[in-house]
Amino acid sequence: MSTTYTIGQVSTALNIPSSTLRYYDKLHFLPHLKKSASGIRQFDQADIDTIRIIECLKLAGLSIKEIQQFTQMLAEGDASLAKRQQFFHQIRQNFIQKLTQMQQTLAVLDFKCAYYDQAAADGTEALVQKNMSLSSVIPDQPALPTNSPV
Amino acid sequence: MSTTYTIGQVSTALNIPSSTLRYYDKLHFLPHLKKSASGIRQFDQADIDTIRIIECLKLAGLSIKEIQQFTQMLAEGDASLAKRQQFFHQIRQNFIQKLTQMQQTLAVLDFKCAYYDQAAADGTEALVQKNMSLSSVIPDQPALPTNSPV
DNA sequence: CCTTGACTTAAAGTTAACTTTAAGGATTAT
DNA sequence: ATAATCCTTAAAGTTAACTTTAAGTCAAGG
Repeated sequence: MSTTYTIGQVSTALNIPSSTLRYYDKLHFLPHLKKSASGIRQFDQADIDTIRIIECLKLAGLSIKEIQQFTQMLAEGDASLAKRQQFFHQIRQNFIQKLTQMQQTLAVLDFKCAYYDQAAADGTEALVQKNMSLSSVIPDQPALPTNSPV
Repeated sequence: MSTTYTIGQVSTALNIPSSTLRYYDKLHFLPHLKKSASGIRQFDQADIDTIRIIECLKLAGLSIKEIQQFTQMLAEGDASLAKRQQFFHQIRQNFIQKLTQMQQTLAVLDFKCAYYDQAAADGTEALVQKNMSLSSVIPDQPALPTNSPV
């Protein structure tokens, strides 16, 4: 019989509202979660670990439905090991793509910081507009039609 | 008189729905956007550049309201240069924090991939549960009360 | 004994960021 | 010239992920 915790304790410890934990339970995010005779949820360490992985999956950009796919696999036990392996490799691939895109975004922010550092020093945007080009940082936009349409 | 583009051309070129471009206009994201006598929007290169920066700010996690703050500064011209400088430095700081957190998340995903690679090879999760610990990758959880509350 | 506070449920409400609809005017293709 | 395709507006609808509300149970403290 391992130690268990009430929803309030878990809420405080992980800094997640109780309402959210109940919502997760309703979505079957915690397939092993037990309840007392009077209906009180009893979280054990495995449940808490699952919640922490769910937080991680959310940070990785997964939707509720995608997380449900995962927790359903959890409920299937060892039979779903290969599926879970594939699942995480896929998530990781997508996540690395997202990280790469964010590096690009950081480059733009770096550029804009340098741009406004110079503009503020100049007291005007006019000079810097001539001399600093965003296209040095991001790929040029897809071609627009060259005719004036209006 | 520089070349201008219709909303449809911009929509196609930047792969943003026309409805979204109109929505942005309604929110005053494009302070310099002109309209023809008959009310047709005429996007010029500066407007397009602004849209691309807005896309970047969205990727950086800014809300519509925060983007509105920025476009309002744009409308103020050189008078807002110092504000815009601060704005971008702040955005950049927050963004770097987010990137750092994502590196952490990647570490968890790496762990989970290795975990399930081994589990799938073993054919069971039992072994790997004993031998691989997530806490090697993420800081231990904040302490939970040690008494069993139920 | 009765109040306080944590817990329960189902269901309605919230927020952000679009997206669609309805009703109609202007431009382009055949 | 006339149908198709763009454009306009204001307003209502959508979706995700919670969050709040209403109504009620239950155990412990003064």
